[in-house]
Amino acid sequence: MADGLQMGNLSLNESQHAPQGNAPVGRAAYIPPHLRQRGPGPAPGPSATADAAPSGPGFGGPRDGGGNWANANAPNFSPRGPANGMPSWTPDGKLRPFNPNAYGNPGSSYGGGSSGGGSYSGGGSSQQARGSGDGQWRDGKHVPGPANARLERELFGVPNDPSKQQTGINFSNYDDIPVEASGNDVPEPVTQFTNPPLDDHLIANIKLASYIIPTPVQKYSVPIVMNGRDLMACAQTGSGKTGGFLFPILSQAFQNGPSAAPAQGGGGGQFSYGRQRKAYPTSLILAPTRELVSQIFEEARKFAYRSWVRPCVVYGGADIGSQLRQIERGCDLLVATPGRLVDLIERGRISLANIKYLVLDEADRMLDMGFEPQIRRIVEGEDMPGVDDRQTLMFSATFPRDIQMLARDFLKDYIFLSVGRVGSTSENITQKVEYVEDADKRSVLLDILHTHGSTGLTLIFVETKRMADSLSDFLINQRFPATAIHGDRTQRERERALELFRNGRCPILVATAVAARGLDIPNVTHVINYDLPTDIDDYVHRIGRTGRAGNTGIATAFFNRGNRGVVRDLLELLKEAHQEVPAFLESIAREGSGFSGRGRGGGGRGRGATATRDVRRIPGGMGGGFGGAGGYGGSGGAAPSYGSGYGGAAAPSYGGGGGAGYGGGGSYGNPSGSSGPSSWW
DNA sequence: AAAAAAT
Repeated sequence: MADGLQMGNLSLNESQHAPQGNAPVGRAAYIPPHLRQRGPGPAPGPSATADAAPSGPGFGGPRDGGGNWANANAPNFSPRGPANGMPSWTPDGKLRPFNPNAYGNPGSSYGGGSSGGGSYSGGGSSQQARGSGDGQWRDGKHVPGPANARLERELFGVPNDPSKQQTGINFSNYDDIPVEASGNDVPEPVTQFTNPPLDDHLIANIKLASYIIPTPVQKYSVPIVMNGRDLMACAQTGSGKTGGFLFPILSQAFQNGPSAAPAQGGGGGQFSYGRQRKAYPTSLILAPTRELVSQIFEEARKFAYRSWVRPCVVYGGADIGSQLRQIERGCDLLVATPGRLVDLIERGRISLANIKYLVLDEADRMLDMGFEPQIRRIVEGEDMPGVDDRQTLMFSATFPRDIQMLARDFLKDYIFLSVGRVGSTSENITQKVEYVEDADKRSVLLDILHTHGSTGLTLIFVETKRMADSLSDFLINQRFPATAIHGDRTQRERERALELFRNGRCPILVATAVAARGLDIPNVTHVINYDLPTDIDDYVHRIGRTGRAGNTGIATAFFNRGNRGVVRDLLELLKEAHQEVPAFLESIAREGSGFSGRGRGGGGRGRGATATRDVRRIPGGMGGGFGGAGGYGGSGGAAPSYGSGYGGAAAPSYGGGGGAGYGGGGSYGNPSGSSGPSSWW
């Protein structure tokens, strides 16, 4: 049994010296978790300097030299930074109204924890409130920090506050989601958040977050991780996978305490307080985008509330200085985008030598975005413990070839979990598909907008930035209160557009894919896919902007022959969700055309459509090699344009090698592949 | 085609 990888009962090294002596006055010193309960003596913590955090709006202002933690975790996404007193654009794409207590100001969770009514005064009591973990590990026991009503409200919201409610997850919909686990000795799924196996403190935090029942991913992942196993999970965003890895990891961390001093960290091998200021996180979570790492971090803050575990987040585009200071003050669980993490490693500020848990979230997206070199460097090229000395969890919506290779390299004897799609089964959303030629789209849209009236917000998705502009201009000319959001608009414009949309002054928002994911806007009653996406998963994400948190919504799609690439997936989805299926869809699907758009094979399921197989079971292959680039179907332009192995069920096994593996079951209808779907869009 | 990612 691979069991030795939990945060083992590593005995604390009581002889560790407290950092105080070496800490330069007024500078942050890294304080290892097991020493954090100590009084800071000369106050190495932020309390030494943090201070004078202004009581008014000030987080966007110039940084004072001290330990004011303003902004540490709430980086400005606007290049210029929000003006004081203005709402700000948060990393996860939300518009956060200005709230003087939200960020680094005193008393907030990020606050250096000293002045201004914060309950953490400097001096003797060494409490430092950051992240959310302000508990301690003392004498081999977890000593949770004091309750903090304000922080609780910030993290969990006020009870019955709809804006914080269950983040749009309708739990009743989870019951139908199929989960399939395979591998050696799959542990029995749990059915509840109970002790055992989960830690009481974690359960308390889960309760605070109003999570009642584990989602299907969590039911499986909790025992899998807690049994020390590696995991490869195919699950979509929104399936509860963040909890799926955070719960077991934090639970074990709470029970087992921090690791001993870093095994062989750089430099002296031990903490070099004050001088080296290097952090040795025990858990590392990698995710592709800022918005994702921020979301994960926010979840981590919730579940680490009052615990000894300090969550941190780092990503590009934000001030690195504040991230450095944040890390210095304790970093047990690090959520990061790959590029920034590599940067910090290069700067010698983070060591991975102590990693016990490695999570790769949205692995397929990370590869799509070209992160493979950084990821490999982080996992294989630095001081990260080897595959046998850590526990590794990979999450990916799909399981194409390159992900299989990562799994082979990063995981050991893993359990493969395949989780059905959430959302497609949501009956809160009524999905309509209308046949509309491109030339008719505008007038049909006007019809809809006229009849649909002014109730709620309407989100219109288009495929290009230009279209977003022209369509919103058109609507405005037609006297509709519309605005647009896309990647060519400045952050400020995007922020503005979103604000106008949210507050209902512009209840019509024309958007590109920028708004498809990660945006949580209440009261969207209608999503119109003016242009259908080519990827059915994008469709699912888009319509998921409505019908959230138990509300109902309508999703209308304009379909014409230009969209036949998604017709099969769309058809399948509609049926799956028990929606009305218009006849033209069936017939266009039957028209077939040798090229189905996704090269899915007979019984196979396409990319995002649930069952991605545990390829280890698929026999065959010429053993060994991956076939290299040439083995990729060898089909000229075709393969690259697909990214990777959409083979669905035909997913080539590791050894599949050559071209046969790749399109094997795919219905390219064009085995030569030379022409491929190059004119796909 | 759009989006995102270290500087």
